Amino acid sequence: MAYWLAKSEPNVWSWENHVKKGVECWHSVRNYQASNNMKAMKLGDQAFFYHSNIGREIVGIMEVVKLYYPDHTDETGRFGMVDFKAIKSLKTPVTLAQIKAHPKLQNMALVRQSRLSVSPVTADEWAILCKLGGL
DNA sequence: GCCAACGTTGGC
DNA sequence: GCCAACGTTGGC
Repeated sequence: MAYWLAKSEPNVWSWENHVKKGVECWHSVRNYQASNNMKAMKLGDQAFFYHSNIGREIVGIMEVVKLYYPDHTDETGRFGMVDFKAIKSLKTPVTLAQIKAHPKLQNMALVRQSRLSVSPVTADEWAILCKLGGL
């Protein structure tokens, strides 16, 4: 199983929204690298939900429940999306500041490529982040 | 196919 | 609100 991280601005779509809805499509990604990362996702893969801009912290864990398919909001037909199911909230959110301060998390795309909205997470990074999140 | 201009993301 | 980083567009 692979691990990922997906960003959303909470004033547009928050973790609270996602928990309430249960399953939601991750639409409106307009970046090939991010879109390709979603294309590589498999059913059962897990992803962190990160609040960008406001909050700047990892708040929850989701699971891929539908494989990559065309994004209906993309008129050009170039980009796709997956469906994520909300699984659980972190007991304590893990902030970007904590991640930047942790020596083993420096290689995360979140740190090195701040504009990438969907990025891979290694198993080691996943374990560290879960622990920091109180899970 | 290069590159300047421009637009967007997201941290600060 | 500013700006750095970076992706995209379009003229040549």
